[in-house]
Amino acid sequence: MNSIKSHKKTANTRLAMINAAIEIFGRDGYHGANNRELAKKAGVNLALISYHFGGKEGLYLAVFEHIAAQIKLRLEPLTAQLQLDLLSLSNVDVDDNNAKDQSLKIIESLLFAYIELLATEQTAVWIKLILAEQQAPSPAFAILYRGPISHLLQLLSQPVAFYLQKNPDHMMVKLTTLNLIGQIQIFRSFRQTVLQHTGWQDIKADELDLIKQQISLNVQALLAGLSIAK
Amino acid sequence: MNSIKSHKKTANTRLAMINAAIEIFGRDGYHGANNRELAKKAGVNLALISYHFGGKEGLYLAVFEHIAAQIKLRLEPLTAQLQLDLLSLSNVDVDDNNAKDQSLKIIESLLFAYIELLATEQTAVWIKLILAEQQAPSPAFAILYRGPISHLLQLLSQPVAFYLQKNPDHMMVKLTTLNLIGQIQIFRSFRQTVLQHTGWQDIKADELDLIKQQISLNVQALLAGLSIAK
DNA sequence: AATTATTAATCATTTGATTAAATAAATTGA
DNA sequence: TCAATTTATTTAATCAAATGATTAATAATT
Repeated sequence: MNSIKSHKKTANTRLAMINAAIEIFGRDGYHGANNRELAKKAGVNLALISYHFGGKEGLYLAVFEHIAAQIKLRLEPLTAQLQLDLLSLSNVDVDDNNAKDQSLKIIESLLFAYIELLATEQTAVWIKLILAEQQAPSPAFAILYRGPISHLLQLLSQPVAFYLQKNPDHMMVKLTTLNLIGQIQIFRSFRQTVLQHTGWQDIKADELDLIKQQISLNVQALLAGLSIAK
Repeated sequence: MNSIKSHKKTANTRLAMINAAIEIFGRDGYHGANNRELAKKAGVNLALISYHFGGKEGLYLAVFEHIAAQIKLRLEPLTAQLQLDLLSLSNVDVDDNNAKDQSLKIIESLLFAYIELLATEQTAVWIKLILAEQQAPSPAFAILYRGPISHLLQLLSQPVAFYLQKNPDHMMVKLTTLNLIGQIQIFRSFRQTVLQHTGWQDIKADELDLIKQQISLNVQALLAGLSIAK
């Protein structure tokens, strides 16, 4: 597999296989998926799974490499901008109310981006794969964590730390960052419960607006309260 | 299966199989588990899976019946008490600060109970099974939802609604309730990420105390902020 | 011509389920 | 009470289908 020399069409074949694999691994899980259905959906021969990826497991890992790269690509423009915003923040007096407002805006931007990421039809399958790895980590988890996950956490920790006037390494900052993500993540990880409890049929544009609205209120209330509390 | 007449040992055998199944389904997922290992772990013959439960799927459903019953049993004392507290709340003036404090206490009690539920070694496996159902609901999900899940949501909605001076059916109440649960649920559903981000080795007593402490602060800050905002 | 990619056919295991026989427990009748 | 009988439970052996992987032949690309 992964030979140095390759034909022109090879990349296409591999991509077709990875896309099929995302769909089927996402739907059925690693064990529930089988190579024949995988190959059929990709429109290629069964033996190509072993030929290109060394087997089912290799294909599974390739899927996570692909997803990590895609998420990075998708978040890059936003995170580049926010890095700049954060830089300008660090030179500002912490008691400046304007600066607090700005850090709040950065937090909101990141959380809204995460909401969008959770919601898109395409990424919905990614999140399923990621959730599976969170419960039973395989070597694929490292690919994810060293990629987009730690990136998002690091980025979000900074404005939270600034707002709470603490070091990003402070446990309170870390926990609060996780709590913020949790408020959103619940809509994917407890998807079925959310649908039942709200009476929604699906989580589409209208529902996302409601969620964003609520999250916006929550973030302001939570951080304002926390920064007063201690 | 499930014959009307049964011998004395039958209940023990079934329970041994269910307990083994919880462990193995939780670890490997429905598809990843296989009947031979299941039977071996339970210390019974392979054919008993079909005999007692009609097959692998029947055993899987029986697992969820068992879990739902266990969670109910475990939360019953607390919820009975809180129902009473809620009843006394409903007769009180909403502007009474004491009443607000009390509703906050009820919320905290429920969330702390949920944290404990997430944390126990035994229940950890249950949550894994529940999470799997959230992603790809099978008939087992209905067993869960009609049982402990909707119960917890209904119960938690009431003090939240009281505090926010809204109807429990109001979407803001529903979303806030879910957000509160999400803040906690993240510690299980993103378990591996939490461990990496915090540097924890495991989530045990010490870590649970930190989480509770933070959640306590969050709930106060969040609800106070929200009830002022609107 | 040589290398790389793809295919059809096949192999060896695994797996869920079934069957028929054996064992254990409950029930019956004296 | 206690053997005889019925019923329920458990076991070992086996089946048929599914599955991941491999092989040898063919096609495409360089």
